[in-house]
Amino acid sequence: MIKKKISIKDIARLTNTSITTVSFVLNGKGRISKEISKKILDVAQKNGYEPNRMAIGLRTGVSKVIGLIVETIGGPFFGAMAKVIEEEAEKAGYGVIYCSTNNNIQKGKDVIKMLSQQLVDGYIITPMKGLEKEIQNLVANEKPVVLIDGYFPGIDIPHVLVDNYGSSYNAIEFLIKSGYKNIGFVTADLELVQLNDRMQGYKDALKAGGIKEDKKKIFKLPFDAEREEAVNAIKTFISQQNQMDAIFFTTNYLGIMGLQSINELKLNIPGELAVISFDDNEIFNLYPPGITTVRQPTYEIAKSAIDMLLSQMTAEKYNIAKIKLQIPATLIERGSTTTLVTK
Amino acid sequence: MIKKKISIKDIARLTNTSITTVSFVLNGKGRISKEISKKILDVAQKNGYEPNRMAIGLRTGVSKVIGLIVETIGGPFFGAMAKVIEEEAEKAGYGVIYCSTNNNIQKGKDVIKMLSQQLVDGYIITPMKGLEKEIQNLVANEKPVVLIDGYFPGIDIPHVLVDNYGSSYNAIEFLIKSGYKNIGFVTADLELVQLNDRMQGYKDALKAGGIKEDKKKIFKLPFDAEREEAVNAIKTFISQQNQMDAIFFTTNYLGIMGLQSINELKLNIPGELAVISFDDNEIFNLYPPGITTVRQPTYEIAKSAIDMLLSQMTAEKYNIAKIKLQIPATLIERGSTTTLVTK
DNA sequence: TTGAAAGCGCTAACAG
DNA sequence: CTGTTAGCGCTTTCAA
Repeated sequence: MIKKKISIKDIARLTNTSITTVSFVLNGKGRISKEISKKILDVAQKNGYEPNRMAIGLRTGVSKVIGLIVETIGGPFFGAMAKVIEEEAEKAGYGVIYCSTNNNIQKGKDVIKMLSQQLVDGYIITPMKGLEKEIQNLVANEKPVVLIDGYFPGIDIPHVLVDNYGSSYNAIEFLIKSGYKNIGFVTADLELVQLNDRMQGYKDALKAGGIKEDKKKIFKLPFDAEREEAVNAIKTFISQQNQMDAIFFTTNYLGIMGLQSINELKLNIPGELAVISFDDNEIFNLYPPGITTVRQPTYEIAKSAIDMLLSQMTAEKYNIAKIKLQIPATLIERGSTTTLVTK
Repeated sequence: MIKKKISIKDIARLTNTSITTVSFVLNGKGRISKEISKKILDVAQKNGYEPNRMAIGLRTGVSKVIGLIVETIGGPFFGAMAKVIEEEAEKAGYGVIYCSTNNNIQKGKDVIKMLSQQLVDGYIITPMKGLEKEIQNLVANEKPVVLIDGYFPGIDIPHVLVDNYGSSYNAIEFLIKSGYKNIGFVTADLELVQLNDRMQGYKDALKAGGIKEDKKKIFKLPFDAEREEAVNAIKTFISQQNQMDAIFFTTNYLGIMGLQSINELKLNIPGELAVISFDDNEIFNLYPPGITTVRQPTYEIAKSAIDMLLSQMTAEKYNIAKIKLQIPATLIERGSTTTLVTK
């Protein structure tokens, strides 16, 4: 039962009409008589007609597809986003295709190139340093773009992300209020605004709390470190501190490796070391005694991003209202940061 | 600096040649003189020429894109797969686009429909009951398809997945050899061959170990249960057993909720209850005392799947050599299943 | 070695 | 209300 794909022309032939008529009926344009309409619809239905997106795309210049370029496919953060973006896009008649950059600039460029070959109408992109030019090109070509999870300082492209500065600030402030005074900071050695903002929040919160910043308490893990290597590096970092009583991890990923490090060092949480990690995760909920986290508003971010994109795509005029959208995070308090009574 | 997309025709005009010539040069077909070639290449380069995939697709009937339809985007299992599939596909000149079904039949149908509208040349699909017809249709239309993570019993479509039966059998056998005798089994209430195969492995291993199967030790969690509801159900199940000494979870997802249940019941692992879960996961490595798991060979599965697909796509003739590929899993032994000396 | 021209499936102005 | 027709950008046959 090989159903050769049937075309609009075939339907026209089968129904003794013209392709225009068929096209109109199928698209509900022009006014075609009831009976002819019905005949055409019947034949189309019976033969399982499906429009050829390529042809439509070529003709109209729109593909009705949105490209979602993320750092890693997989991973709960983008997984959750993907779901809501997909749903919203579908409501508006758009499909979504994903591509991942794996934090590799070249891969990022390749992916943008591939998608820009008329495959997608709009983009949601996790930006990374090195892609500025490509992304600006997209915008210059009047392609709708929304950045998520990051942005390019000084470049006006619509973006939506968590309030990295504020939520880090709050997390550190919370630690200080709970009685912790020697707070370590572990981040990745990547040039990402998100991470810089988180660091600034940390520094400012310390200052506001009257604590002197100590460079030795800040550790930047090389991005390309192997798992084991990374864990060892974190262990070394922790061991070198003499009286660190709390530690803040700037990402999910780092937090998990941090837990392993702390575990291997046999340090008690929070007795010997309090812990907070950015990005909530199942593991932080489960791992005893529960790890306090900064939970990103994934739903809101995704929803805002797709909304901004869709409005860009449908608006007749350029009307980029909110260029910057920073959404606050929630601090999820768990057992890893109990208030210090000894003090 | 709006660069209007330049076409092959523009290049022809700019170089005083014909579109044929340009096309030939750009594709390295026909023999065009060195100088004209150079001129064309230069102009194309300078103007940032990019072929229009839609046009090529329309003309040639191939899109050079592979569709990957999975249950959930996000989640470590598919995340890892996606990465290797992407890499291999790229080597062969294919792009990859993802779509998720979220275990929803209608969504699955919609996604297949969307992709089948000439958007992709081949499919890698996580099958689910209810999609048999759509997928058979694809095959009937001579579209290359490879199923992963599952298959349709009785329907001959190439597929590759872990040896669900064998690896469950081994896991249970391992428990028995370690001295456990009352082994519970928690699975999801979904009609998936994977799960059925895992259950059969459990039953057969019990029988082989001389242990009588006990229906009351098998629990099927309703698929649509909310998180909390699910945890409670598992807690109830565990509490009702009088002397269960080990428990096997058939998925990652269940295993994690199982841990939470066990945690809330304050049962000691493995002292009061040994634990094994299907699908390895970071959390199982970290959660004390380490949870023994059946690790799926994600790399091999993904690699085989994309290889099978690519060979289907490039082969002149239908030459589906290995229709069924079942790859063994690895049992990762951790602290949750120490050998019982008391006994 | 190069060019003219047909046509992939579809939309949409323009005619009737 | 319905049909004719001209492309969208590209590949490819055939002819020059």
